[in-house]
Amino acid sequence: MCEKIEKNKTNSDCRRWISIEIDYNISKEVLCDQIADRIEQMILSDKSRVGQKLPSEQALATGFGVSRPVIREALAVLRARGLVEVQPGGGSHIVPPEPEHVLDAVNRMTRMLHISPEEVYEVRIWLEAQAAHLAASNATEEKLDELNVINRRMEDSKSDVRLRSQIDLEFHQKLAEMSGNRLLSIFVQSMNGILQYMLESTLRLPKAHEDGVAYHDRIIETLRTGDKDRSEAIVRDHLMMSMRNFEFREENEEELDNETDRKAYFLSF
Amino acid sequence: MCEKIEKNKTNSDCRRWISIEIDYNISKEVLCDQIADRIEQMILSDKSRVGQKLPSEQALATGFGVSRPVIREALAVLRARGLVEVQPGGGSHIVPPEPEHVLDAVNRMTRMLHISPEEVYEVRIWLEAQAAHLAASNATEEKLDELNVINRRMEDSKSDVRLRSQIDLEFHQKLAEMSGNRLLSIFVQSMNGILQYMLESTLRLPKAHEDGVAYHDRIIETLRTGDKDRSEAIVRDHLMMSMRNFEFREENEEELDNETDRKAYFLSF
DNA sequence: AGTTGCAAAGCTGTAAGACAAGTATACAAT
DNA sequence: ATTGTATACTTGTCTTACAGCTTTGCAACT
Repeated sequence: MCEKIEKNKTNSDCRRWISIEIDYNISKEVLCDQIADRIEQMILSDKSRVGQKLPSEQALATGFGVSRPVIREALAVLRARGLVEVQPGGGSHIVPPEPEHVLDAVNRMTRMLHISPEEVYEVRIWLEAQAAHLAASNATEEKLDELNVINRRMEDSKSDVRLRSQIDLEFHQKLAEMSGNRLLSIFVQSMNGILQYMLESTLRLPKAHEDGVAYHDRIIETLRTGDKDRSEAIVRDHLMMSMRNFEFREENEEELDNETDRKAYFLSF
Repeated sequence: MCEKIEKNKTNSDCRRWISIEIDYNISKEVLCDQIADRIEQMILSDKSRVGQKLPSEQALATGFGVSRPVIREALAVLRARGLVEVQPGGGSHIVPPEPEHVLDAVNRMTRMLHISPEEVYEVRIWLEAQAAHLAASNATEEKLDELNVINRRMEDSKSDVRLRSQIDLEFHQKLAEMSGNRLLSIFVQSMNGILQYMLESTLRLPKAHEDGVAYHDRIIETLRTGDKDRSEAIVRDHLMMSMRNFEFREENEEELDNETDRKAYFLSF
């Protein structure tokens, strides 16, 4: 049984009469992951631009010296990472980065760890408060007008609940972008997306809507003064109040995936 | 040329004499993505637990009514999403969520968008300030002792620069965990990971080390008092000073990927 | 000349078969 | 009860094949 040695570990006790340290790290990963990593490095190292076309699967296969299925798996990985897009018959192209992929990764994490909406809201509040703090510095009249336009649209959309909350998100997203920090903006977008998913069926109270519009106006007003701390504080207040308007339910996704289960009944795991 | 219609878009101008809205969304995705999504839903819907084994590729293929390569691509996608792990000859298993996958997604985003270390640092500062604010509330003596132990280890590691900054990260990570917010903790971890990558070759000044240890002591002390605002403020100060100790270089990854390029010279894209 | 139409080539999506290497399991021998 | 082995199973990879889609190029036509 000494033949079977745990890879990436030193075989200390077994076969001590021959003390050869063998480096088993050669090609530890499967081929498709190695190739995916190589292509990713190439894409991320700024040597290849968005929109550029990759060689065909056959060309990649012969180039890397592997079979086409391996290349296809590598492309599937790269697609999952949001780096390339494959169109049937047309080839693979490098695509611009989509914040949605960060959202997806965080969303998976929150669902696997059973992170509560409160926890997500907590992070959101701080992120948007920071965004407001930064936005107070570089808020132009033009940007403030855009915020105002969004809020007026929200004011007018009393009837459609779905549209209303969508415009609400739009307002907060615009505010995040005004921070000038793209990473922060992506995080805010992710938090909002996850919360939207979590609180899908939990609707706001009607009164919360009017409060929201009023709060937004006060936010715009405060941003216009350029007072960072007050801008931060008022956004924090707004979101904390908004959070309280949700009645968080614990039994979240009980009956959501029934259809999926029925389709895949054969999966006995 | 009106035959070519952008999918998922309204073909308004072209062919206006026939105004038919066709839903091209029928089976828009390729099979492997559909299957990957179905399995992911099953994993995320809390019906299957970590460690559980998936059916063999052959069983999945016959179950879904597709060929084995399709299943393999679906598994490659799920592996890329960090949901399953495949061991040769052993089958596929559901794995616990790793924060590293969020880090990877954010890292890709920052590199594609050329987000600067300053921007990342800006977000980090706020996130850790929030963590300190929250940690001040639920800081137990035990946790504070753990922080102290880490800081003493950092104090003793003056010689090894790499070890020192690693312990530094450990301190901040522990602090983030003390916030009680797992999502926040993951974000802090991601920010630190990305910065570690970005500032890999940029070493701190020697004086920064002593300042760091002293600051950490003050952080522990302030947390012990339970004063949220002061804890938040001091962490913010600490990190802002820490940020200034880095001399951000713009020509980041110029000569890093030369080897990769040479290996893949045949890629003419 | 410019445009239209068509055919061929190229590419991706999917299927099926095959084999090597590794793992798990059952069974036999000690 | 433990150990060793043989068998079945599973994954990694390769090969071949074909259907459907896209691009390209050429030819015919206005």
